[in-house]
Parts: sequence; C-alpha cells; structure tokens
Amino acid sequence: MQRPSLSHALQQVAHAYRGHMAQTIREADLPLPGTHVRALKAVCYMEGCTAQRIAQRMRRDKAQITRVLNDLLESGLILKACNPADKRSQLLHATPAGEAMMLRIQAFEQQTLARMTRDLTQEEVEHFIRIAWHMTQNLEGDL
Amino acid sequence: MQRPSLSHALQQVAHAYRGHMAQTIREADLPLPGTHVRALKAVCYMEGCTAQRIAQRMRRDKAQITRVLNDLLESGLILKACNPADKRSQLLHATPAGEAMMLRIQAFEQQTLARMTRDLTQEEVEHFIRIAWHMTQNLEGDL
DNA sequence: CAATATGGTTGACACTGTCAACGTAATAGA
DNA sequence: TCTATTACGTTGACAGTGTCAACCATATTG
Repeated sequence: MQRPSLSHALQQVAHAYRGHMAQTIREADLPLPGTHVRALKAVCYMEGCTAQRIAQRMRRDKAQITRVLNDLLESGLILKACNPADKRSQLLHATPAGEAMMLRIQAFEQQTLARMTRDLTQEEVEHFIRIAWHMTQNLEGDL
Repeated sequence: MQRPSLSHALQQVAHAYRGHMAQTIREADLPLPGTHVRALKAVCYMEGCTAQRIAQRMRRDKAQITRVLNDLLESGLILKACNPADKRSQLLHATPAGEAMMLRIQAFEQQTLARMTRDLTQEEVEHFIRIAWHMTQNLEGDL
C-alpha cells in the first residue's frame, strides 16, 4: 500500500462520486437512490428495454433489478408493457414523469461530472474512461 | 449517456474490482469482507493507528469503523491497547494472526491488480491513479 | 470550573448485492 | 408432438455497506 495505490484510488473516487450524487439528489428532494437512477437511465435510453437487458448492462443480479423496477413503477416513473415477442418479459418505458425526472437528474449528473473533471482535459478524461473500461474487461469472466 | 460514460465506467470498474476480490477471498475460505480487509490493512501499515484515523483515511463513518474493528477483534486479528496520550482512544495493532491474514490477502490483491492491469503500461496505471485522485479531490468538501 | 470539542460506542435505518427456489414461457431435440 | 432444457421475471432470505443521531468519557479552551 504505497500512498495512493490503485485499489485505494479506485475505491475513493467511486465513493466520492456516489456520495456527491446522493447528496445532490437528496438536497433537491428527489428521493431516488443511485441504483434507481441508473435503472431509470437505462429505461429512458435503451431501445427495447427489458429487465434482463438492464441487469446485463449494469452487471447486477436480476433480483435487484426487479425490485428497483417495481419501485420505479410504484413511483409512476416507468410502465411495463407486454412484449409481443416474448410473453415472459415486459418492455419498459418511461412515463412523462419519468422523463422529466431523468432530465432533472441528468442535470445534476452533468454538474457533478463537471466538478469532478473541472481541471482535467478532455484527453485525460477519455484516457481515464478507456483504462477503466479496459480494467473492467480484464476482470470479466471466471477467475 | 454515450456508450462508456465516465460515471458508468467508474461504477463498472469499481464493481468489477470489488467482485473479483470478494470471489477470490471467498474461494480461499477467508471469510473477510472488503471493508474489513481495508481496515486491517490500515491497522497493519499505519503508525499509531486509531479508529478515527482509519475513518479519515477511508472517508467512512466512524460508526462503521467501530463495528468492523470489533469484528476483527473478535476474530483475533487485531488488538486494542490503551493510548497513553489520550485515554479516550485506543491504539490498534495486528496480532500475528492478523499479520498472516494480511500477507495472504495482499497476495490475492496483487493477483487481482495484476490481472486488472495486465496489458496496461506502468505509465497508464499511474496516470489512471493520478486522475482518480484528482477527481476525488475535486469532489471533496461541501457542495 | 464551565463550555465546548473529540474519540469511540450503540441503535436505527436505508441502500447495495447475491443466492436459491419458483412459475411461466420459449426452444431444441427425440 | 412431447419432453427436456433454457431463459425471464419474481420472491424470500441474507450479507455487506454507509450514514445519522444520541450518548459517554475524556480533552481542551476560556
């Protein structure tokens, strides 16, 4: 553990991002936890969005996705519709309220991202994203 | 949300790292959650280590640190000793069992980090760490 | 000494994440 | 076609993570 090790740096920045977003959202009286935000984002921006596809995209257990989606459903932010191509699954769509919520949250996210990268160049940020993605791929699959 | 946005990349890589470490440790039958590992690391490598200092370093609530330390105490991995300089606080030390555990876990962590960065240059990793640290700093403090 | 601040503990709670079991529906093979 | 297998979503149970508020004991300051 040198001073800023990779693992430490990773945990800190992820935690800082989560915390900042959570606080921003809380202060705006939008009671929507982080996972819900990410799921709503997926519903808004993925074509033919189903629970399974969200779970794959977020690399999360489908059980968690089910519960999050039910919360969003109860909050009136999304709707489930029959999937004509597969009666087991449901196509997900955002309601107008969901779209509006998404827009507000997007603004907060942009704000957080802007602050986070305020003195970094576009190249540095892209480099960071590329390396993060690379490391994610490297850890994928069985051990 | 372009394809790999900064927030998505960040969440994915942090999640992948956590998951990989957790699985590695679980497969080795070392029932020690991630937070416990990080706290034990702090106890092993910080001079004059107290609960407060761990909380500051990890940027976590001191309540959580208390509980984690009590778990480590019950597992016989650390010891609390009176702090002659301040009777309110306790100096933390790793037991031989704690040191041994730390060594084993360090090996797993090195393994995970090596896999994660296997096709990245030293410069790329250092660049990543520096940017991560920078972003953490940028998000610090009040909103 | 009184007021305040700090280190640590505890209780309560919300959020995150995973596993196993289940019902239903799709699909592949005999 | 009929069965076996696979896939989608749901539910229950549980472990782990993270924070807030209240509290006690000790330090520190005025």
